[in-house]
Amino acid sequence: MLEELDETAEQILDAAGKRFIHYGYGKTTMSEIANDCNMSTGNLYRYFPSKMDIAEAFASRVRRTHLKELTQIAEDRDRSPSGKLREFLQTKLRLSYELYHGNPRIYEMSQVIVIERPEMIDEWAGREGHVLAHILEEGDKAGVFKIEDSALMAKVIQDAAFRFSTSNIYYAEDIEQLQLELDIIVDLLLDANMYRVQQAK
Amino acid sequence: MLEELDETAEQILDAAGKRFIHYGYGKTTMSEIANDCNMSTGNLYRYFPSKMDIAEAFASRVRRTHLKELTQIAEDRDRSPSGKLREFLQTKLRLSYELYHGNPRIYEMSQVIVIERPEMIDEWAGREGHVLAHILEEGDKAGVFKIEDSALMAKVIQDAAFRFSTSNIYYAEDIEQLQLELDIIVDLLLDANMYRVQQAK
DNA sequence: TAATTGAATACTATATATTTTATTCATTGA
DNA sequence: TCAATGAATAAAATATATAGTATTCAATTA
Repeated sequence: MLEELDETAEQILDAAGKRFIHYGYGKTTMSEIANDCNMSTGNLYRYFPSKMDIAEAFASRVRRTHLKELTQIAEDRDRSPSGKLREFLQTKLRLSYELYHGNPRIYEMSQVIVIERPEMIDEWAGREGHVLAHILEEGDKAGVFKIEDSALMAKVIQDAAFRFSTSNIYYAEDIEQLQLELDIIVDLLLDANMYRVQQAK
Repeated sequence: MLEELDETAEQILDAAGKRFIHYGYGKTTMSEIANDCNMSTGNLYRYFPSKMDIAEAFASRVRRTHLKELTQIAEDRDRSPSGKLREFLQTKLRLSYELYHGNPRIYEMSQVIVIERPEMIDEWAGREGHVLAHILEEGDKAGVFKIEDSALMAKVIQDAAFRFSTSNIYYAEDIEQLQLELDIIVDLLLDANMYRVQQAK
């Protein structure tokens, strides 16, 4: 899912994506997608094994742009490791909120993918964990973090922020309250770290 | 949901509960429940307004026993506030695991209740938060915790442990790994607190 | 020979008919 | 008068028929 796609495949994804967003996965037909691309239904299958794979590729594309933004935060030279950690988690919250809020079609699609392609969700969570681990390692090297196992700690931080990345909260709750609560969790993580840095001396 | 029930109502709950566990909510009929109690279907409605209310009362009963166990931990004179916090969260994980693991019927029922009676879930989470807040306040008074707003901090701790109380993880994952990760989160919470106690001096 | 088509097939979803089950309530028994 | 019944009704679930859609593949095109 990280490799480059054919130009035709990109065209199919663009057309399919528009319809998924407007009408939802279920209400989008393969012949509609084919028409939008001025090709036959059969030809779609030269580029994607199934309709579900088009949806998966579309979702992957969205998560790829999210991962890029999160990676930029991790690589930002003007930010401290602590600032990166907070910005990473808050940005992930904001991106998810913007994606789902007031978008029942996207939400529906997300539910389908969670059922049909759970490995894909895990893969992207793993990649995000990898970026998070990088932030932690950088902080550890700089002496501002004290972390034994950065991969494990990244996973635990993802656990602690899990409530803020599960799509079903983005309807009911308003984002300000969520941001507030997430900030308090980050405060706790950073204070725990401060204590560990002290103890290590 | 905290008040005492009629003896007949208890009998109905017992009979219904057995069938819910064995065959699930959907596959249990009102006339089966009535038969088990040697009464007519109509009479069930003298004690519960609907079948869903029987399910809700049954679920409430389960959560009441859980809350009792959690409250005992909070009131244990032989445990430190830190020990109580860890035991509270680990016990909640264990109780949920024992309830759901290998019990597809209970899981199914839980899903139905989440949809039909979301307020009931919130109410019990609120009550558990209340017990958690008590632990935090006790620690604060004893000087081992430094907490501004115990209700808010209880809510944030529940957020951070959210991943471990959402029922859908109890199938896939094994409990040892979950306990391990939860323990690390508790370590973080306690270390954050240690730092705050120090700073307050 | 690789790319593409579109009709044929297999599968899914929707609409309809049928059956089962939840709920009500006039009646009965204690 | 209160507790309970069980047949009558309303609602939901299931089975069946129908229509729509995903997928395949032999034929066609570039």
